[in-house]
Amino acid sequence: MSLKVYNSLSRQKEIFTPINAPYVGMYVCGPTVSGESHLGHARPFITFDVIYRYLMYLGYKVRYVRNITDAGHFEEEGREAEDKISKKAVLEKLEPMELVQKYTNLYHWAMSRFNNLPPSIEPTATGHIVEQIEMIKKIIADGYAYEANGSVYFDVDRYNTDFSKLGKPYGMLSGRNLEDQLDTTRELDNQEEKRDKNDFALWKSAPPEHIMRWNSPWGEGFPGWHIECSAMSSKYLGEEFDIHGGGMDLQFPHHECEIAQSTVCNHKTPARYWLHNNMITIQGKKMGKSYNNVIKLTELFSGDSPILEQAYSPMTIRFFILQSHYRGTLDFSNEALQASEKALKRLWEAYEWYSKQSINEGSAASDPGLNEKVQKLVTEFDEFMNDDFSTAKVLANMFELSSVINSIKDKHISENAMSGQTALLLQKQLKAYLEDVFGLIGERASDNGQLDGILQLLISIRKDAKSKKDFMTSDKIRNELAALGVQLKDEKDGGTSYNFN
RNA sequence: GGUCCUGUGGCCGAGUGGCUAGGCAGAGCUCUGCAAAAGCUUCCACAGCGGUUCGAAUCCGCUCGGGACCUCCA
Repeated sequence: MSLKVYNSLSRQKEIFTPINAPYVGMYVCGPTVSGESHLGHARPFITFDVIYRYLMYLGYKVRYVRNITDAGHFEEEGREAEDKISKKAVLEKLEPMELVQKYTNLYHWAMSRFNNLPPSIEPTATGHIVEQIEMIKKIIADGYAYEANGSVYFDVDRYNTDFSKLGKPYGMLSGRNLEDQLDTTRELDNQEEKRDKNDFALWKSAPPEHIMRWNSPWGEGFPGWHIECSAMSSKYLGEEFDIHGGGMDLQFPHHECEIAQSTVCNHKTPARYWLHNNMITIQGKKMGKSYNNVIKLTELFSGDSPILEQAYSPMTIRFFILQSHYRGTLDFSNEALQASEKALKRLWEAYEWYSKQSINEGSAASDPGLNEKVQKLVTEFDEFMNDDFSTAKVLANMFELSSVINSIKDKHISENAMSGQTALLLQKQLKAYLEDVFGLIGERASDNGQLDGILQLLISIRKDAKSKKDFMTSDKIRNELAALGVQLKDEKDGGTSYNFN
């Protein structure tokens, strides 16, 4: 069974066929590092990380390119005013690259806490000014852009007229007609320079106060937002590559503009499959700066926000996101995240216990019915993922499997119920999926021999007390450890295990 | 105004016309010195009204509600 992905371009699920198997090129729009990432940003990066991981699980050799937008308007809130006052003091001035560095570091930190694999290439817009200028020159030469007062604009109308004839009208990705666009009287910079309201900037002339600026054939300025992705994707993935991903809110105009720019330059639609993740909402509304309802990742991890009842770990958030399908909206609430936290814990404990069991490979199944059920549940992992990455369904199967595992642990089900082969398959696939594909990791305190020794000592003291029916002492140990966040559990086999909360 | 998406039980969420989603929460039972955890059982559902069909949460229409994009936006 082959992988099917929902292609925004065709609005349907299509069989995924790489241009150059086993190689796959994937480009995902990264962050603008002018501020802190919030929960909404986590979704695409986790979603496409899982897609990246799954493609590798399928055996593809993937080049994953995710950019960092570090050019454009760079101002930090609250710092702009000071800047104007202390223009002469270099160190007190707003230094854009300082902001870029700060938020890039923070972003990388968050990505690693989520256990997202680093992309193969993470190019920056400022590192590719030359490529962007070359591309703009080419678009002008072909007659699809014009200069006005040191800025360059893309001629959308001309593009649309010419390329509609080739079946590639402007708006083909987001499914809209130019005529239908809302006729706005919006306050945008230098709007009057444009020949048409739909035209977008390829290069912007920098006003004197704009600090980020580069030389260009059209004077000092900075690149428009859309051109960087076209320049960097074609540089690293070629004129035509396999997958282009990003948030749904980027579909228009960002991706539409990318298509137009690249099509003019390379005469090809840049990507074959366009994948878009949906938004994270909060009380039904999109989480976004303009709605004033964002929860920053640092707040989420620390619990330091009036919206949050507690802190949520990176893995809880990752799991929360995997429990829904990436193309649907996902509603944030404390209740929902708390549910995810508990669910993940239950699943992970079953997984960890089972992964330590030694299995007799040659043993036969004493309960063929159960054996078959387990096999089906495990085999379906691939089927569900092949159906446009249905992570939620895989997790549902895993919960059914963890019930089976827990029953084996509690000896309600014989350990020989399934065959050795099935048991090994289960072990293998749980690991492959939970760790390699879903990218989940155990969050318990790192292995610490001293700590473990101390806890084992307490456990043995408690055991002695229990055997003397000194429940005062045994309960004291258990309760006070619980207050410290260490939970003791008396297991069926007479031993005691511990867990960090 | 245009283009779309969406409405599933207390909450979050899968659902390809016929077969249990799953998780969390609630109730009961088992296990336990007591817990915790786990297991078993159980309660609660497809916005409303029509239509198509032997059969619809799933297709069509209407009504009502929610949301996204058209502007920087993951």
